[in-house]
Amino acid sequence: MITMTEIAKLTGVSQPTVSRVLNGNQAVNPEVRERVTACAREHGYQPNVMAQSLAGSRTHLIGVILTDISNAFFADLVKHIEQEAGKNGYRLILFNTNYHPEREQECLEVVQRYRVDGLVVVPVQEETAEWRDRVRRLHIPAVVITRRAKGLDCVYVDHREAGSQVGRHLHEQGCESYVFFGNMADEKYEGFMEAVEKLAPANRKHFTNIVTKEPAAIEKHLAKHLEQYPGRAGIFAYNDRRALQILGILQRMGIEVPGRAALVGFDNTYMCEYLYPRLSSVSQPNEAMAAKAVELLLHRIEQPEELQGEAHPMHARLIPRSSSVIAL
Amino acid sequence: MITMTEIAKLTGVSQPTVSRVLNGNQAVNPEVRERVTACAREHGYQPNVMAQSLAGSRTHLIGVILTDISNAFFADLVKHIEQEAGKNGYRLILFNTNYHPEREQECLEVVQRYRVDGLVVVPVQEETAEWRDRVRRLHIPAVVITRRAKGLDCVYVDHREAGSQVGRHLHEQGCESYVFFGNMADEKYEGFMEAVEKLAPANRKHFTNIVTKEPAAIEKHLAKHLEQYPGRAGIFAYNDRRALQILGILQRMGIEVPGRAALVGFDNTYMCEYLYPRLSSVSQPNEAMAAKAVELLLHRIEQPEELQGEAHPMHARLIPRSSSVIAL
DNA sequence: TTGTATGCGTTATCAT
DNA sequence: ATGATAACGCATACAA
Repeated sequence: MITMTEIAKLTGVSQPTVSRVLNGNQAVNPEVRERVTACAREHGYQPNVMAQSLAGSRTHLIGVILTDISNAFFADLVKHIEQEAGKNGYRLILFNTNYHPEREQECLEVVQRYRVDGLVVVPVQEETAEWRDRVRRLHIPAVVITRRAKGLDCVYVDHREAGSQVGRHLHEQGCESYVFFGNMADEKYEGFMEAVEKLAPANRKHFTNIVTKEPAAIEKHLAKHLEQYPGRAGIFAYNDRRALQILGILQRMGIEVPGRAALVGFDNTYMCEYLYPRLSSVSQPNEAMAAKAVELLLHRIEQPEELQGEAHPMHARLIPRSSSVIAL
Repeated sequence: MITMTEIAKLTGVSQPTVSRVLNGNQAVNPEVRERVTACAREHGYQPNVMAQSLAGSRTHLIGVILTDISNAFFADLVKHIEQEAGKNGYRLILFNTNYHPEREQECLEVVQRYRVDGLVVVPVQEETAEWRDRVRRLHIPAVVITRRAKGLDCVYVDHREAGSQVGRHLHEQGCESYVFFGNMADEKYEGFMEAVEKLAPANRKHFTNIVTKEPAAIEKHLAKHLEQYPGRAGIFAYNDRRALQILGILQRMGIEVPGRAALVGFDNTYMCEYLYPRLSSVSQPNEAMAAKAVELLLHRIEQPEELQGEAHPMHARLIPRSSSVIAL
């Protein structure tokens, strides 16, 4: 790969002059510019970013640290981040932690070594103060995406509000008992229950939480719940993947959806449209989140005032489909 | 971020000595080693990869150029590539072409600028000789993954053979007519038809190819096919995503699966297990492909003899499930 | 064992 | 308008 110095020799000028030409800088003699440009093009010159970074101090790299890139939701997020970053001349160096804190720690070191200009992270560890400090001590502009992290810039959807949308929806659809699949610490759950309790205080106790991912166990819990509560059941799963599994189990059990049980997923994956019945789901604004995250990051990169990070909650939107709406 | 030179000053030795210590090189005075190591740790020293690359000439970056990272299959592939590369100290710089040849071209330039040590590509353009030359002219070790590209190293699954597995399977399951969803240029199709024609020459004509992704059109074509051929129909879709869509349509049409129509997808996505009926699908050896690709790449990086690239076909495996097997 | 000197490919600051 | 020169952070060959 040809360098500026070599071009300089070939064209009989100095290397800085080549630099000026190639960067469109300053006023340079038109005929020199012509010669140099021609030579560069002829030899397919490409600047060495490593050298540029050393001299300049901007790598134009954004470190992206994810928990699981094989998760469709994150993969989609990355796609949009790559696009937004690319528009501004930034590239992604990608890491997958696989939910391992040690891996995450390693990644944090590696991005330092590459002197990335910024960082987009989906953290493994749920916001320990220690983790936040560690990130802050990197002195690299960073934005946490998909999760809250006080003191740091973060972009996420308001899960509580999303959960309450689902609660209201299922209540409106005449559900008299409720099932939540997922972790009770999840804000989705809180919003969900709040809404239900507010709208139907009488049904407050008609609730089952299922954590396991094991089909047989799920079936057992569901059977018990449905036996206990004869009215229509409203089921809310923390993501589409699990919702799909549940749908399969319900069908195998011969439970009518949405008649006997109404089902709502989360993430609004492409498959929602393809399933039968079509799966109601909560749509997260992936593209907007990615754009916001990159925007915040670039802003911090341009203006490195060490301000406190801000929270940037975004709104999710329930897409009702036939898995929860009888009319459809 | 502290540098070697600064550590040198702080510890009263020369920068090269610091370098030696930090790289575990040579024999260095134990007490000097101690002092330097301590100082480095205390200040959280991290080497500057940009500088290392400039001096050394290895960036430890692998450029990964994909057509669509939001595709679950590719996302999974990336996950494994990242893992394999990481084991060997290589990092990924990720690009998404979105199937745009111009974007791909840009990416090829950008990876040059970053002086990546190697390249893993899922090309947009189907193997024009021009494209192959362009890649070869980069003089960067490259491996094409998921597609064939003669003259270049490539890792892919033998789609023809995979298709024929599906053909045999559906024939064994008593299918008397066949539908292929996808492009007829696809080798999956060729293998599929070959197998069917060989096993049941009489049914050779009982075949429909459907290209459209539009639900209404799909339904129309399927209805026509099923009306025309009363025997059991064997349906093969080029990926699980489409298979899922088809399953939904069949269910809406009231077609019994696998009784009236047997369905087989491709990619063996997680959802296969979750659907009802469970979806038969062809499993591609993602992890093995990723490992092989990285292995080839690292080999080429270590031993830069400019040999002809080789094809590395791998075997897919049909996973029969209840969408195509009555017994299950 | 350790220090000096040099170079990697740029950018940037000087002169000229 | 252009050429010296230094500097970025590190590795490496050589000298001591």
